[in-house]
Amino acid sequence: MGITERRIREKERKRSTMLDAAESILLEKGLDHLSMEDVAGRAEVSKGSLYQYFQNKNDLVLGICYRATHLLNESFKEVLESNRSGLMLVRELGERYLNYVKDHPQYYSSMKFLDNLHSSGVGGESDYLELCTQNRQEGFRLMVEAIQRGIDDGSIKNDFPAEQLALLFWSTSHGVVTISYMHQNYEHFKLLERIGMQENELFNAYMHILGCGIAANI
Amino acid sequence: MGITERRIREKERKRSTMLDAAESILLEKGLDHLSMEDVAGRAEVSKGSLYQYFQNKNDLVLGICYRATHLLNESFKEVLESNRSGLMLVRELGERYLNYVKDHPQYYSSMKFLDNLHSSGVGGESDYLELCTQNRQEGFRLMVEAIQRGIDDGSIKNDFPAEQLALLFWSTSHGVVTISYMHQNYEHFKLLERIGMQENELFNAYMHILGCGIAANI
DNA sequence: GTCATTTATTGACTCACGTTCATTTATTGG
DNA sequence: CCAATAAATGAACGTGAGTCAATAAATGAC
Repeated sequence: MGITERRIREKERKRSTMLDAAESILLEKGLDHLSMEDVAGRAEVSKGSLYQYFQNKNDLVLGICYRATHLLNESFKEVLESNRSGLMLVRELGERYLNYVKDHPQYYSSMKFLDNLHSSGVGGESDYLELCTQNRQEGFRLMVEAIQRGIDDGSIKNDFPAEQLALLFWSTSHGVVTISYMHQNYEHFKLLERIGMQENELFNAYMHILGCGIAANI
Repeated sequence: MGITERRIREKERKRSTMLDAAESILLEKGLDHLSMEDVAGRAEVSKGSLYQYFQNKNDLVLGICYRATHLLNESFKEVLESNRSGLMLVRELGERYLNYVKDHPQYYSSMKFLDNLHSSGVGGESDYLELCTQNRQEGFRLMVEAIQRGIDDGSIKNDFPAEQLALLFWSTSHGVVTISYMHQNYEHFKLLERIGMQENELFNAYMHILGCGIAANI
């Protein structure tokens, strides 16, 4: 049935338009000032129509988050296509993460939203929630793979299982990236300036320290 | 004027009662379900009264955050009273931070709120905002002091200035603590279980890696 | 082409919640 | 006891999420 297929395609296109609108507002105004009425206006549909494509506001934001996590994973996969040492891959992953947040702050804030969702119970139904969670797991899996390769090729020491090192790398890089994000996006965040540190210095220092901790040699 | 003083004292006590109410609701229901009406009810005052003591909802939450940051700093100061090696102090600071988040999740979420505030412009006026920021700077200063002591006593290597190491420690421990917080408070967060890791293992691994990176010897 | 049926769109409406303010109540100093 | 001042109240307002009955468009049978 060609008509049904076309309808599905058009529906998907419209959903995408709505997500585009939401994304641009998220970029401009931030999550706090993202209103459904605003999104509807920019997508040139009525507010009621939004609710035919997204179950609620959370669902809409998680729709952005789905794009966000997918894009980050694609970037990570590119890294893993290289056959440099595992340790270098890990460094490259960190660098990608940092640049990603710099280039797509709206995606990063949608990911922060996902993180904060898991609290307050379910936080409303959303089909995207499961998909986002899956993407995040996939991202973590990619980190594990990089580290496992490092352990196998001898560039990373094997004091800890790859999963545990990955979790450490995940969480610590998350912290560093958060600082970087604040520095970029928050007017009043002056910590880096106050201690006279550049952003890339922070990252390099992080990688240096981390390197000392996990590298097999030196 | 004794009466004026008594009034100020009573006002402060009432403000404290309101903060207690807000805190308990924050603990029970989380930020998303903290409503002014709820707080007023639990503090046994009218909604309007709240606004005589707090400029708005943000201000109220930042009132909690002020308590939160103050308490954390007090805990940090205790650590610095010891005269163990700087490296040990740093480890102790991390441990305190971790336990703090475990013992006072409502305080931690108020601090997350503070972090997210700096975005969206001002986010409404609040007298507490400046105080919270000061407290955070004080907390950072305490970290710097611990590390500086470590550099001075030779337990921490001097590749980087103390401030930069402090920022690294601050941000990475923030990341690790966030994971721990999620593990504790988010029903659906199963990452630690999935890789078969205990919370204290995560912390110990973090400290081990970090130690390798910053310790002067080994 | 016509028309019944299914599908999509709309915006007025409800509801919850933060915030305000005119009114009421309590406190103080004379 | 009485102004005058301070504090407390809850009805009322504004905003924004979510709903739904009414309307419009698309489809396929004839």
